[in-house]
Amino acid sequence: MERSLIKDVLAEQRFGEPSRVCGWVRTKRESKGFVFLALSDGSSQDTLQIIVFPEAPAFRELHRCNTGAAICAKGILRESPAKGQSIELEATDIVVVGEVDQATYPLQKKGHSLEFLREIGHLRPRTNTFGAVFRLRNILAAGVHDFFQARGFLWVHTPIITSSDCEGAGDLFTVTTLDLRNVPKKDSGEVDFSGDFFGTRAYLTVSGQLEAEFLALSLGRVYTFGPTFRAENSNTTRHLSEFWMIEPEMAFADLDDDITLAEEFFRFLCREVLEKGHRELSFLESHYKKISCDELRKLAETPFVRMTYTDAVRELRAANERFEFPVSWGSDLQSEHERYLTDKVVNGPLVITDYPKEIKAFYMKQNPDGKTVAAMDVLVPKVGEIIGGSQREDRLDVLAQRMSEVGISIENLRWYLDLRRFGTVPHAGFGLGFERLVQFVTGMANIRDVIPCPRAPRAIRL
RNA sequence: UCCUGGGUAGCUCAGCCGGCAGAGCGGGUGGCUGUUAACCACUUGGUCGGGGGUUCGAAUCCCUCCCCAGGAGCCA
Repeated sequence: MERSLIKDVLAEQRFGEPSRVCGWVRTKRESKGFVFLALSDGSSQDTLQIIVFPEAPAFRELHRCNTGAAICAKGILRESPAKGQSIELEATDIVVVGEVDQATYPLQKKGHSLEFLREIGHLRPRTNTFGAVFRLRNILAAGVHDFFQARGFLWVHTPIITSSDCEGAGDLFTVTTLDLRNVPKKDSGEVDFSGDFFGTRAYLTVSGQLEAEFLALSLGRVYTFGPTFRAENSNTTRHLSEFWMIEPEMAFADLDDDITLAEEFFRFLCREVLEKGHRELSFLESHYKKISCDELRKLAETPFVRMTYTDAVRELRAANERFEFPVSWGSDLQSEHERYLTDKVVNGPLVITDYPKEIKAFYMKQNPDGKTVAAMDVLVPKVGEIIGGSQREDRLDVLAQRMSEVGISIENLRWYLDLRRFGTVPHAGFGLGFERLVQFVTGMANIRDVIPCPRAPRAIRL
């Protein structure tokens, strides 16, 4: 008999029909006259209840059907007479596929702390919580593609290994095949990469934006969705060394178009997750109380509040609030400032625009005032910055001038300047940290709990 | 990297102004005619993070290293 997914069995409610399901036992509850199993196969948040009576051949296998065991159960679907579920499988036959030694199996029926589950990353997807998180992550990932594909954006694949080290001054991972026991050095004492695999120093990418720009300036509308890497020694609940980023880039677009895109994108994903991940959201809401479906529904409907950096500074200086760090025009907003604005002033997502050029990247378009750039950050309550974007500087002379001001080699980025030399066009885009989005939607407090194998300083166990 | 709090049974934690290593949960065994992270009874379980020091005696006090969590910086 063909195997059914528990998701379908629960949805279709085919009482009286035969069925065969396979999965892992969550709990076993034994009485004298019958035994209940709760079975999960990962296809849904809900388990399927299996009942076994002593007369059934399956009964003889029950001593091996402990928490965590992999089994296939065959029987007839019945209407459940008790509260808690409407359908259950009355099993006639059970095949134990993989047994579990109860004494050493780390997952028990009772809940575990997220910290403990982080130590057993290969088993934590079997829990309610991580099953919910990873199913929601999938809904969001699929939603990203649905959103952009429906709007004529091309998914482009920018490189993971790159020679470009100039996007911000962030720390990069070096990729090398040099013999680490005998590293060649120049006379100056610096490492000589000329004999390395690529003949020059190579890195793991920190962003696909620069490459996405040349693709947008030929294909029109593109987006990247792939892994990026930061070697920063950040130990926080919001940072990973390896994370997935989404970076759309649009030709013939300005900052306003960029913000509109970001807003529609974010709200679309809220709707997707409400529609397709309702059971998962409800579970997380009831167990962690960090996110609510009502909240997401509201977000899916209300427009973002827009505020210039200058206005934000004015708002913060007028605030009747003691900040640890002073607020002054020209310095970047601190976490506490952002949190005050999102949680107390607007109580929802906020877009801050037109930052001072000194605190933003060299490629952002300078505004007519000569002091600010056409940049935008989307801040959401609890998580903070989730999207950072800008209109790009499309004037050759202004861009070249800015690059020399901040000390970026024009020689290495000749190709990037070519885009302004040959058929330049106003264009804009943004970057969204996928894990922060998953974090926001699931309400998980630590970003390490929304990716299967989190990478962070001194953390690469699994 | 900095600040703060932690590390004791498989898990969650109590014990910490020095004096016999504890509880709940889990695991095991038995019971129970519709259970829902079932329930009841009995039972099992320890390198007190590692190393060093003080002391008659250290889970407890001191030094040091490692690890974990939260906050900060950096950012997405």
